[in-house]
Amino acid sequence: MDAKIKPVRLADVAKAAGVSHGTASNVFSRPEIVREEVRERVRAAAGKLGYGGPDPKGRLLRAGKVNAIGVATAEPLSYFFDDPFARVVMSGISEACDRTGAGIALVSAANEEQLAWNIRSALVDGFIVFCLEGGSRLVELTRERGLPFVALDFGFDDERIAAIGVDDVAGARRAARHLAGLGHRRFAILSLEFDGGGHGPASFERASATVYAGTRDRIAGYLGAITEAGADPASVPIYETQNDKATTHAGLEYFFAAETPPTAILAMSDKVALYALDWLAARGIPVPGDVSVVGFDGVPEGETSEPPLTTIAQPMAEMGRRAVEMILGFDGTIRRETLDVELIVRGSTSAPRG
Amino acid sequence: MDAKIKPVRLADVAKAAGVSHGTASNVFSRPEIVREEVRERVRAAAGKLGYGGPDPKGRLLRAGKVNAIGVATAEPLSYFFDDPFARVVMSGISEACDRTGAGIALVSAANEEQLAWNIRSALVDGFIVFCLEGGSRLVELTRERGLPFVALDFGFDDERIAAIGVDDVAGARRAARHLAGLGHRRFAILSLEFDGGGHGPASFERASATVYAGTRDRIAGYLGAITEAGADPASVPIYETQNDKATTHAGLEYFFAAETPPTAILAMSDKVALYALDWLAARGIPVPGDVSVVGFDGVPEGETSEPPLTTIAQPMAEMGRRAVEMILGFDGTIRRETLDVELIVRGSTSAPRG
DNA sequence: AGTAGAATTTGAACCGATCCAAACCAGATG
DNA sequence: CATCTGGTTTGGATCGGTTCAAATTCTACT
Repeated sequence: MDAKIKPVRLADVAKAAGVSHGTASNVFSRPEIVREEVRERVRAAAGKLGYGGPDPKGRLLRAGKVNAIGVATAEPLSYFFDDPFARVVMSGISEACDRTGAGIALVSAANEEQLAWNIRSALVDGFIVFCLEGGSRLVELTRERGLPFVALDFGFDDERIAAIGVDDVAGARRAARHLAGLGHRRFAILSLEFDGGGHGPASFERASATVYAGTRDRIAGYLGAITEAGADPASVPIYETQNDKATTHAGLEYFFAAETPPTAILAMSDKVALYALDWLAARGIPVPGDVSVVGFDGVPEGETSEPPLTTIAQPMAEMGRRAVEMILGFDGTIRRETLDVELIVRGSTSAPRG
Repeated sequence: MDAKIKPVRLADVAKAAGVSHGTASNVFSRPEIVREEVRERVRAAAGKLGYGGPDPKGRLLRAGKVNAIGVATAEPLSYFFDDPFARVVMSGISEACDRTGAGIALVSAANEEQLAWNIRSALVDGFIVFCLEGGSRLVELTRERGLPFVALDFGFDDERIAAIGVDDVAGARRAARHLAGLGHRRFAILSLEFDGGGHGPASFERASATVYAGTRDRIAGYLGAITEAGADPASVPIYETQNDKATTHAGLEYFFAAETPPTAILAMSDKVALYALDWLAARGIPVPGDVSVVGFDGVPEGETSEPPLTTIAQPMAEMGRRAVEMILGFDGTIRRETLDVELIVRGSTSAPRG
């Protein structure tokens, strides 16, 4: 009963049963074409040798298809289970995979080198890439692999990259218009990263020169609507966060240290918006009484926050579903799908005081 | 630029570069042993042909190791992202995988047949099996595969199956003792499934004859402590739920239709406990004023529920981590690890009124 | 120049299956 | 008895790489 090496191959079973490996193979993959007597003999031999069926490693090479799609990110693997946005998208991906019988392979790594190796050696038929922030390297690696792949969220303008996302400009504009419509004129923007790694207050010029397309477009949308409303876009404070608690709180410290703090906060993700809500609550600043907050994404946590978060909802699950369909039904043409966002008004926004 | 067939193999590159495939292979896997001039030549040829590096499908066969661990469940794939218990365990698994550079392959399927196929053809080095309810078939399939595997949660008594779980008897006992210690004497149990597919009120005898080891042990623990406290275990109403909202609510309807409804509810999962909290709130029954509720698992949602949930916390992330270590460090011996649970007292329990 | 020793390169074997054309075999038909 | 037919079985080719012993080419030194 000790741990032995036990390389039982199909060929061993065939020999033991006294048939050719071709026949042995058929017993497992197309049993109906093998004469019953022989079939049983082979099965018996397999049983005796402890053969657990054809090793997929072998089949794979011949079949070509792995029947699994890879989902890649530059974040740690736990991102898929911890991040609310990722989770909802993954739900959509799961659903589509379940429907088609495909498996999901999660690909990530602690460091850049490992990531490269993992992407290169992942056994998948295609990739869905979460290229939220700083995904350029990731997209590069994935494309090198030569398999069909789709980027979620338009991190890039590159038309040669298939992608599924939303119209960030329109979404952001809708958020800002909602606030402007309520009467707000003093805005502040909690931005996502401009180009990777940075954080801190940003000038109007710096913000306008953002590299990441998603961030850039949202800023453009916000400022566009603000201009429409007659406010001066150049006077809107912008703070670059890293989509985490620390930098979000730092951003709020920055905003509220000003003489005339904002009455309306435009957060580029619900995560940031929720951290903002925490900070405001801790400071005793009433929301939406003194300050209105609107997020971006539409994660479930926004429904139950205190107050519930007004936000621009992306069809996250739908994005996941479409991505899978795009990979599985890849026909050689790269497409970029833009889905609609929706303004969901909840309790975190109202007319400004006075 | 149209979609062409493009099977560029290493051999093609080798030929184009005028070297043997052995050398071509080395250029990619051990570049340092190839003379620079040759290396560049091969790389150039690869570039020209659009070769994206060695196909892992080929390497795999020789290498043997896939460098990924499979996580299997009989639920739909979205279970991994939606279920709070699963998510925390997956976080632990992710962490351990990140540390060792392994990938994660999620395996599941809509129907039994697909599941069997998927388990049999998953490209993994080992399996972690979520065999919560009705996992016997799943465990059977997995074992047939002949790879190392670990069951999470002792769904079975079978000593030949490696498993990681908690002492359900002790955990349940601790929950019931906590309530008894507060003075409760009228208990009710919201149970998980007894043997698969069933739900509804259950007699003492039926409940004691539960097939699923986890459920059985928790019932034993609850009733043991209840007996200790001097209450009659045979008079404790037990309702078998399917760990979902509908059956949980049905169970509560059942309990509260009785002349003397319980003052203490023992829920076998936090999920059920949280559904119970919802139901009680909707009925205007104060918790913990009129009724105390204690859950089992320790999911994050229990911290923020209204009221926060008293529960028996399992070290979920730790279970995930250990499972990965067990697979990766498999030495041929099967082990069953029992981890400690912890009673976390929060706001959903207090002394009974009067 | 001659040669041992190091550095490279080659080519065949192998990994574990599936696939398929050809061979085989038994019974039916002419 | 030869031929045809349909169901089975066989064995070689193939999938796309890695590996390693042997062959070849370089280097350095006497």
